[in-house]
Amino acid sequence: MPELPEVETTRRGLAPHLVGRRVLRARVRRRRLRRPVPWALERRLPGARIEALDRRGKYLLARTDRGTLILHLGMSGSLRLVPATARPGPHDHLDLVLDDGRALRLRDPRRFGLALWTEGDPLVHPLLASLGPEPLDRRLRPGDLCARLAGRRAAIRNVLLDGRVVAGIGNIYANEALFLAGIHPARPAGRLGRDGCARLLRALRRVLRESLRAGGTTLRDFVDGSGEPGRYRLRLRVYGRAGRPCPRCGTPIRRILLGQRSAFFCPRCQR
DNA sequence: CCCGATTCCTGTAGGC
DNA sequence: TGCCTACAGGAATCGG
Repeated sequence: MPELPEVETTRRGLAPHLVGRRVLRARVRRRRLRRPVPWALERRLPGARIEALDRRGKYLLARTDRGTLILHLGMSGSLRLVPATARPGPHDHLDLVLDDGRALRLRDPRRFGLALWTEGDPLVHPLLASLGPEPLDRRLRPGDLCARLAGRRAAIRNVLLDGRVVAGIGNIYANEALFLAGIHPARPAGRLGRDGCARLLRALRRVLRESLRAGGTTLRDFVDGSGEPGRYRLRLRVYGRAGRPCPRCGTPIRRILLGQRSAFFCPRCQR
């Protein structure tokens, strides 16, 4: 699933190839993604020069001299550079044909992804404006995380999935970080204590960095800009491992449902 | 504001 | 072998 490490892996792989390129044409094959792909995107992108590829949470921002293309990979999306003549598959919904004979291609079988266009500051776009801090930002202090969790009674695993609290965390890294921090996924978010917040922030940063180093996690669909899957799946400690031994103490990993979504944890190591 | 349930979508796994 | 169902999940939205 494209969470922060997968989106950042995509960004790092693509940026050197995209920045400085001009878009010759935008081809939308399927308009109905999570939201309709706006017509302005096809009208305004041709002729635009890509100046930067940024990331905010799980969003990619292709900044051009005319406006910004906002992309989100949903749960099955991937972005690749392909020869402009390469035949598209059934789930290749969007191509940006570039001036170097290649095309940036968005593939998204489940169509939870997004391609939007804005000519203002993308960071104030309604989808991005309320995003919480970047977990890898050094300016984020344990006390800041604590303050954001204060008073919240929902399960910490659920609260970590809320991008307004911290940006970019999905189910895989929420579970992995809680394991490393020794925190039970159902613990009320506001009851972690200062020490718990600090351990959680440290654990989040550790799993995100580990995954980044491995090129992200591929469960099924994710590939980076050159088509390579991520290698972090092999290193997952609890996610998707119900019944298998805890890597620390050997107790079988448990799976529970927390708000209709699986949570994985070690009943002995996580309290 | 906070929280939980629901919704979108399709490929895959598992049961029979 | 083939059909059917359950499940996976990001995040907006809605109702309480």
